[in-house]
Amino acid sequence: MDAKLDNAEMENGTRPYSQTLARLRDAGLRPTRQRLALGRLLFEGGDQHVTAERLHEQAQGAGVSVSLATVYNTLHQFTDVNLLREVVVDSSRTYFDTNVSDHHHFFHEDDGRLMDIDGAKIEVSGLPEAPAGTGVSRVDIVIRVRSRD
Amino acid sequence: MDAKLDNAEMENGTRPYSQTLARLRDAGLRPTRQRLALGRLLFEGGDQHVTAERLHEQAQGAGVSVSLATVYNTLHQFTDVNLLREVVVDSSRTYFDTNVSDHHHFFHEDDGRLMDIDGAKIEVSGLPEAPAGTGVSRVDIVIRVRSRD
DNA sequence: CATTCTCTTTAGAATGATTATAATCTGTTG
DNA sequence: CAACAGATTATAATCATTCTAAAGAGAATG
Repeated sequence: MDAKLDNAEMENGTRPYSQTLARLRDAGLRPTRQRLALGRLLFEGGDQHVTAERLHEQAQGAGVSVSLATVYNTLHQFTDVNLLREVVVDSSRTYFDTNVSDHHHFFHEDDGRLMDIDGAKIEVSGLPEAPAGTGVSRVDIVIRVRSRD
Repeated sequence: MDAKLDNAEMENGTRPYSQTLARLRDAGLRPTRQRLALGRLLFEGGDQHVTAERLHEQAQGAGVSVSLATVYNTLHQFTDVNLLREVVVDSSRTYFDTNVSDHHHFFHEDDGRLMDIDGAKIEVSGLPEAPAGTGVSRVDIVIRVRSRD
Protein backbone atom coordinates (compact mmCIF):
# COMPACT_ATOMS: atom_id res chain seq x y z
CA MET A 1 0.00 0.00 0.00
CA ASP A 2 1.35 3.34 -1.06
CA ALA A 3 1.49 5.95 1.66
CA LYS A 4 0.18 8.49 -0.81
CA LEU A 5 -3.24 6.87 -0.96
CA ASP A 6 -6.10 9.02 0.16
CA ASN A 7 -7.34 8.47 3.66
CA ALA A 8 -10.72 7.66 2.25
CA GLU A 9 -9.33 4.97 0.05
CA MET A 10 -7.52 3.39 2.94
CA GLU A 11 -10.51 3.27 5.22
CA ASN A 12 -12.59 1.08 2.96
CA GLY A 13 -12.77 -0.16 -0.55
CA THR A 14 -15.12 2.51 -1.90
CA ARG A 15 -14.27 5.37 -4.21
CA PRO A 16 -13.16 8.69 -2.77
CA TYR A 17 -16.20 9.78 -0.85
CA SER A 18 -13.86 11.91 1.16
CA GLN A 19 -13.61 14.73 -1.31
CA THR A 20 -17.35 15.22 -1.38
CA LEU A 21 -17.61 14.44 2.30
CA ALA A 22 -15.09 17.15 3.08
CA ARG A 23 -16.95 19.63 0.92
CA LEU A 24 -20.16 18.96 2.73
CA ARG A 25 -18.47 19.23 6.11
CA ASP A 26 -16.77 22.47 5.17
CA ALA A 27 -20.05 23.86 4.02
CA GLY A 28 -21.75 22.89 7.24
CA LEU A 29 -24.09 20.46 5.55
CA ARG A 30 -24.77 17.21 7.34
CA PRO A 31 -23.40 14.47 5.10
CA THR A 32 -26.44 12.34 4.60
CA ARG A 33 -26.61 9.36 2.28
CA GLN A 34 -28.52 11.40 -0.31
CA ARG A 35 -26.27 14.43 -0.23
CA LEU A 36 -23.20 12.28 -0.51
CA ALA A 37 -24.60 10.38 -3.45
CA LEU A 38 -25.71 13.50 -5.30
CA GLY A 39 -22.48 15.26 -4.40
CA ARG A 40 -20.46 12.42 -5.85
CA LEU A 41 -22.46 12.48 -9.06
CA LEU A 42 -22.03 16.23 -9.32
CA PHE A 43 -18.48 16.82 -8.20
CA GLU A 44 -16.65 13.72 -9.29
CA GLY A 45 -17.61 13.84 -12.92
CA GLY A 46 -15.88 17.00 -14.05
CA ASP A 47 -17.63 20.27 -14.78
CA GLN A 48 -21.22 19.79 -15.77
CA HIS A 49 -24.51 21.58 -16.14
CA VAL A 50 -27.49 19.71 -14.81
CA THR A 51 -31.19 20.16 -14.34
CA ALA A 52 -33.00 18.67 -11.36
CA GLU A 53 -34.67 16.19 -13.64
CA ARG A 54 -31.39 15.04 -15.18
CA LEU A 55 -29.64 14.67 -11.85
CA HIS A 56 -32.58 12.65 -10.61
CA GLU A 57 -32.24 10.32 -13.58
CA GLN A 58 -28.50 10.06 -13.07
CA ALA A 59 -29.09 9.04 -9.49
CA GLN A 60 -31.60 6.41 -10.46
CA GLY A 61 -29.23 5.16 -13.13
CA ALA A 62 -26.52 4.84 -10.49
CA GLY A 63 -28.83 2.80 -8.34
CA VAL A 64 -29.28 5.52 -5.76
CA SER A 65 -32.78 6.05 -4.50
CA VAL A 66 -33.45 9.75 -3.99
CA SER A 67 -36.71 11.56 -4.35
CA LEU A 68 -37.10 14.40 -6.78
CA ALA A 69 -37.98 16.70 -3.90
CA THR A 70 -34.66 15.90 -2.29
CA VAL A 71 -32.85 16.55 -5.53
CA TYR A 72 -34.39 20.02 -5.64
CA ASN A 73 -33.65 20.64 -1.98
CA THR A 74 -30.08 19.51 -2.38
CA LEU A 75 -29.42 21.54 -5.50
CA HIS A 76 -30.61 24.66 -3.73
CA GLN A 77 -28.66 23.94 -0.58
CA PHE A 78 -25.51 23.31 -2.58
CA THR A 79 -26.12 26.57 -4.39
CA ASP A 80 -26.59 28.42 -1.11
CA VAL A 81 -23.19 27.28 0.14
CA ASN A 82 -21.53 27.99 -3.16
CA LEU A 83 -20.89 24.40 -4.19
CA LEU A 84 -23.06 25.03 -7.23
CA ARG A 85 -24.11 28.00 -9.26
CA GLU A 86 -27.45 28.60 -10.88
CA VAL A 87 -27.36 29.50 -14.56
CA VAL A 88 -30.34 31.35 -15.99
CA VAL A 89 -30.49 30.97 -19.75
CA ASP A 90 -33.79 29.34 -20.45
CA SER A 91 -37.06 30.36 -18.91
CA SER A 92 -38.36 26.82 -18.83
CA ARG A 93 -35.55 25.00 -17.05
CA THR A 94 -33.10 25.80 -14.29
CA TYR A 95 -29.53 24.69 -14.80
CA PHE A 96 -27.01 24.17 -12.05
CA ASP A 97 -23.33 24.46 -12.81
CA THR A 98 -20.65 22.57 -10.90
CA ASN A 99 -18.14 25.18 -12.01
CA VAL A 100 -18.40 27.98 -9.47
CA SER A 101 -15.38 29.95 -10.58
CA ASP A 102 -15.60 33.16 -12.56
CA HIS A 103 -16.86 32.22 -16.00
CA HIS A 104 -19.53 32.71 -18.62
CA HIS A 105 -21.47 30.56 -21.08
CA PHE A 106 -22.21 29.56 -24.59
CA PHE A 107 -25.82 28.47 -24.77
CA HIS A 108 -26.82 26.28 -27.66
CA GLU A 109 -30.38 27.34 -28.35
CA ASP A 110 -31.12 24.29 -30.45
CA ASP A 111 -30.49 21.63 -27.86
CA GLY A 112 -30.10 23.51 -24.61
CA ARG A 113 -26.46 22.59 -24.09
CA LEU A 114 -24.17 24.89 -22.12
CA MET A 115 -20.42 25.36 -22.45
CA ASP A 116 -18.19 27.26 -20.09
CA ILE A 117 -16.11 30.26 -21.11
CA ASP A 118 -13.23 31.06 -18.80
CA GLY A 119 -13.92 34.38 -17.14
CA ALA A 120 -10.25 35.31 -16.86
CA LYS A 121 -9.97 35.66 -20.62
CA ILE A 122 -12.80 38.10 -20.96
CA GLU A 123 -12.67 41.82 -20.51
CA VAL A 124 -15.73 44.02 -20.44
CA SER A 125 -15.33 47.75 -20.65
CA GLY A 126 -17.78 50.59 -20.62
CA LEU A 127 -20.06 49.13 -18.00
CA PRO A 128 -21.97 51.86 -16.19
CA GLU A 129 -22.01 52.14 -12.42
CA ALA A 130 -24.53 50.04 -10.57
CA PRO A 131 -27.65 52.06 -9.70
CA ALA A 132 -27.35 54.11 -6.53
CA GLY A 133 -27.74 52.07 -3.38
CA THR A 134 -27.02 48.79 -5.10
CA GLY A 135 -24.02 46.53 -5.39
CA VAL A 136 -23.16 44.15 -8.17
CA SER A 137 -23.64 40.54 -7.18
CA ARG A 138 -22.62 39.09 -10.50
CA VAL A 139 -22.08 39.81 -14.16
CA ASP A 140 -23.35 37.10 -16.48
CA ILE A 141 -22.49 36.89 -20.13
CA VAL A 142 -24.43 34.44 -22.26
CA ILE A 143 -23.53 33.89 -25.88
CA ARG A 144 -26.49 32.32 -27.61
CA VAL A 145 -25.57 30.20 -30.59
CA ARG A 146 -27.46 28.05 -33.02
CA SER A 147 -26.22 25.59 -35.57
CA ARG A 148 -26.22 26.93 -39.10
CA ASP A 149 -27.34 24.30 -41.52
CA MET B 1 -53.98 72.91 -37.13
CA ASP B 2 -50.28 72.61 -37.66
CA ALA B 3 -49.23 70.86 -40.85
CA LYS B 4 -46.69 68.91 -38.80
CA LEU B 5 -49.37 66.92 -37.05
CA ASP B 6 -49.23 63.22 -37.55
CA ASN B 7 -51.49 61.78 -40.18
CA ALA B 8 -53.09 59.69 -37.54
CA GLU B 9 -53.97 62.65 -35.42
CA MET B 10 -55.61 64.35 -38.36
CA GLU B 11 -57.73 61.39 -39.37
CA ASN B 12 -59.67 61.20 -36.17
CA GLY B 13 -59.60 62.35 -32.59
CA THR B 14 -57.87 59.30 -31.18
CA ARG B 15 -54.28 58.98 -30.13
CA PRO B 16 -51.72 57.85 -32.70
CA TYR B 17 -52.87 54.38 -33.52
CA SER B 18 -51.07 54.79 -36.78
CA GLN B 19 -47.62 54.22 -35.43
CA THR B 20 -48.61 50.89 -33.95
CA LEU B 21 -50.84 50.16 -36.91
CA ALA B 22 -47.94 50.69 -39.28
CA ARG B 23 -45.71 48.48 -37.21
CA LEU B 24 -48.21 45.67 -37.34
CA ARG B 25 -48.69 46.09 -41.07
CA ASP B 26 -44.97 46.14 -41.71
CA ALA B 27 -44.59 43.00 -39.66
CA GLY B 28 -47.34 41.26 -41.58
CA LEU B 29 -49.57 40.95 -38.55
CA ARG B 30 -53.28 41.53 -39.07
CA PRO B 31 -54.15 44.62 -37.04
CA THR B 32 -56.87 43.29 -34.82
CA ARG B 33 -58.47 45.22 -31.99
CA GLN B 34 -56.47 43.24 -29.42
CA ARG B 35 -53.12 43.58 -31.13
CA LEU B 36 -53.64 47.30 -31.63
CA ALA B 37 -54.56 47.81 -28.01
CA LEU B 38 -51.62 45.79 -26.69
CA GLY B 39 -49.30 47.38 -29.21
CA ARG B 40 -50.33 50.83 -28.07
CA LEU B 41 -49.74 49.95 -24.46
CA LEU B 42 -46.35 48.51 -25.29
CA PHE B 43 -44.96 50.89 -27.87
CA GLU B 44 -46.42 54.21 -26.90
CA GLY B 45 -45.23 54.25 -23.33
CA GLY B 46 -41.49 54.42 -23.81
CA ASP B 47 -39.13 51.52 -23.22
CA GLN B 48 -40.49 49.03 -20.78
CA HIS B 49 -40.08 45.50 -19.54
CA VAL B 50 -43.30 43.61 -19.05
CA THR B 51 -44.50 40.19 -18.08
CA ALA B 52 -47.63 38.68 -19.62
CA GLU B 53 -49.42 39.08 -16.33
CA ARG B 54 -48.52 42.76 -16.04
CA LEU B 55 -49.51 43.58 -19.59
CA HIS B 56 -52.80 41.84 -19.01
CA GLU B 57 -53.42 44.01 -15.97
CA GLN B 58 -52.43 47.13 -17.89
CA ALA B 59 -54.94 46.26 -20.56
CA GLN B 60 -57.70 45.71 -18.04
CA GLY B 61 -56.77 48.96 -16.37
CA ALA B 62 -57.06 50.70 -19.71
CA GLY B 63 -60.52 49.29 -20.17
CA VAL B 64 -59.44 46.90 -22.91
CA SER B 65 -60.82 43.41 -22.72
CA VAL B 66 -58.19 40.91 -23.77
CA SER B 67 -57.79 37.37 -22.57
CA LEU B 68 -54.58 36.26 -20.95
CA ALA B 69 -54.17 33.66 -23.68
CA THR B 70 -54.20 36.41 -26.27
CA VAL B 71 -51.67 38.39 -24.30
CA TYR B 72 -49.33 35.42 -24.40
CA ASN B 73 -49.97 34.82 -28.08
CA THR B 74 -49.43 38.45 -28.91
CA LEU B 75 -46.23 38.78 -26.92
CA HIS B 76 -44.79 35.80 -28.73
CA GLN B 77 -45.92 36.99 -32.13
CA PHE B 78 -44.46 40.42 -31.50
CA THR B 79 -41.23 38.77 -30.44
CA ASP B 80 -41.17 36.63 -33.58
CA VAL B 81 -41.35 39.69 -35.80
CA ASN B 82 -38.81 41.57 -33.74
CA LEU B 83 -41.16 44.12 -32.23
CA LEU B 84 -40.23 42.77 -28.83
CA ARG B 85 -37.33 40.95 -27.32
CA GLU B 86 -37.42 38.29 -24.68
CA VAL B 87 -35.17 38.82 -21.69
CA VAL B 88 -34.15 35.80 -19.66
CA VAL B 89 -33.02 36.78 -16.20
CA ASP B 90 -35.35 35.01 -13.85
CA SER B 91 -36.34 31.38 -14.16
CA SER B 92 -39.82 32.02 -12.84
CA ARG B 93 -41.01 34.83 -15.10
CA THR B 94 -40.51 35.80 -18.70
CA TYR B 95 -39.90 39.45 -19.43
CA PHE B 96 -40.50 41.13 -22.77
CA ASP B 97 -38.58 44.24 -23.66
CA THR B 98 -39.90 46.92 -25.99
CA ASN B 99 -36.34 48.01 -26.65
CA VAL B 100 -35.11 45.78 -29.45
CA SER B 101 -31.90 47.62 -30.19
CA ASP B 102 -28.49 46.35 -29.10
CA HIS B 103 -28.38 46.62 -25.34
CA HIS B 104 -27.93 44.80 -22.05
CA HIS B 105 -29.47 44.84 -18.58
CA PHE B 106 -29.16 45.57 -14.94
CA PHE B 107 -31.36 43.15 -13.07
CA HIS B 108 -32.39 44.10 -9.58
CA GLU B 109 -32.57 40.77 -7.80
CA ASP B 110 -34.56 42.16 -4.90
CA ASP B 111 -37.58 43.37 -6.79
CA GLY B 112 -37.16 41.96 -10.28
CA ARG B 113 -36.79 45.33 -11.99
CA LEU B 114 -34.81 45.63 -15.21
CA MET B 115 -32.87 48.62 -16.53
CA ASP B 116 -31.39 48.95 -19.98
CA ILE B 117 -27.71 49.47 -20.65
CA ASP B 118 -26.88 50.90 -24.03
CA GLY B 119 -25.00 48.29 -26.03
CA ALA B 120 -22.99 50.84 -27.97
CA LYS B 121 -21.08 51.85 -24.86
CA ILE B 122 -19.96 48.36 -24.00
CA GLU B 123 -16.97 46.57 -25.34
CA VAL B 124 -16.30 42.89 -24.72
CA SER B 125 -12.93 41.46 -25.61
CA GLY B 126 -11.49 38.01 -25.36
CA LEU B 127 -14.62 36.19 -26.40
CA PRO B 128 -13.77 32.80 -27.90
CA GLU B 129 -15.08 31.73 -31.28
CA ALA B 130 -18.51 30.19 -31.40
CA PRO B 131 -18.33 26.38 -31.40
CA ALA B 132 -17.77 24.85 -34.84
CA GLY B 133 -20.89 24.75 -36.95
CA THR B 134 -22.69 27.38 -34.93
CA GLY B 135 -23.34 31.07 -35.33
CA VAL B 136 -23.90 33.65 -32.62
CA SER B 137 -27.49 34.76 -32.43
CA ARG B 138 -26.99 37.14 -29.54
CA VAL B 139 -24.72 38.13 -26.70
CA ASP B 140 -26.52 38.95 -23.49
CA ILE B 141 -24.92 40.66 -20.55
CA VAL B 142 -26.84 40.77 -17.30
CA ILE B 143 -25.52 42.67 -14.33
CA ARG B 144 -27.24 41.39 -11.24
CA VAL B 145 -27.47 43.92 -8.45
CA ARG B 146 -29.00 44.01 -5.00
CA SER B 147 -29.57 46.85 -2.67
CA ARG B 148 -27.02 47.06 0.13
CA ASP B 149 -28.66 47.98 3.37
C1' DC C 1 -25.59 1.69 22.80
C1' DA C 2 -30.28 3.66 24.01
C1' DT C 3 -32.39 8.20 24.15
C1' DT C 4 -33.51 12.31 22.39
C1' DC C 5 -33.46 16.21 19.61
C1' DT C 6 -33.02 18.31 15.41
C1' DC C 7 -32.40 18.16 10.77
C1' DT C 8 -33.66 15.35 6.43
C1' DT C 9 -36.16 12.90 3.41
C1' DT C 10 -40.20 11.88 1.06
C1' DA C 11 -44.82 10.99 -1.22
C1' DG C 12 -48.11 13.46 -2.69
C1' DA C 13 -50.69 17.65 -3.04
C1' DA C 14 -50.45 22.39 -4.45
C1' DT C 15 -48.84 26.25 -7.19
C1' DG C 16 -48.08 29.20 -10.91
C1' DA C 17 -46.64 30.36 -15.27
C1' DT C 18 -47.33 28.96 -19.71
C1' DT C 19 -49.36 26.26 -23.57
C1' DA C 20 -52.91 23.50 -25.91
C1' DT C 21 -57.75 22.77 -27.40
C1' DA C 22 -61.70 23.46 -29.80
C1' DA C 23 -65.44 26.52 -30.36
C1' DT C 24 -66.63 31.12 -31.69
C1' DC C 25 -65.64 35.45 -33.80
C1' DT C 26 -63.70 38.88 -37.07
C1' DG C 27 -60.66 40.87 -40.83
C1' DT C 28 -60.10 40.60 -45.45
C1' DT C 29 -60.87 39.51 -50.06
C1' DG C 30 -63.49 38.64 -54.12
C1' DC D 1 -72.02 40.76 -48.30
C1' DA D 2 -70.48 35.78 -48.64
C1' DA D 3 -66.96 32.94 -47.29
C1' DC D 4 -62.57 31.61 -45.67
C1' DA D 5 -58.39 32.03 -43.18
C1' DG D 6 -56.69 33.72 -39.32
C1' DA D 7 -57.58 35.44 -34.40
C1' DT D 8 -59.59 35.29 -29.92
C1' DT D 9 -61.07 33.07 -25.92
C1' DA D 10 -62.66 30.12 -21.95
C1' DT D 11 -61.10 26.31 -20.28
C1' DA D 12 -58.45 22.39 -19.58
C1' DA D 13 -53.92 20.57 -19.57
C1' DT D 14 -48.79 20.74 -18.74
C1' DC D 15 -44.77 20.91 -16.41
C1' DA D 16 -41.25 22.48 -13.53
C1' DT D 17 -40.95 23.65 -9.05
C1' DT D 18 -42.43 24.27 -4.18
C1' DC D 19 -45.06 23.04 -0.12
C1' DT D 20 -46.75 19.96 3.57
C1' DA D 21 -46.74 17.07 7.28
C1' DA D 22 -45.38 12.63 8.44
C1' DA D 23 -41.79 9.26 8.92
C1' DG D 24 -36.73 8.58 9.08
C1' DA D 25 -31.89 9.19 10.30
C1' DG D 26 -27.43 11.84 12.00
C1' DA D 27 -25.32 13.50 16.09
C1' DA D 28 -24.72 14.46 20.80
C1' DT D 29 -25.53 12.78 25.45
C1' DG D 30 -25.77 9.92 29.40
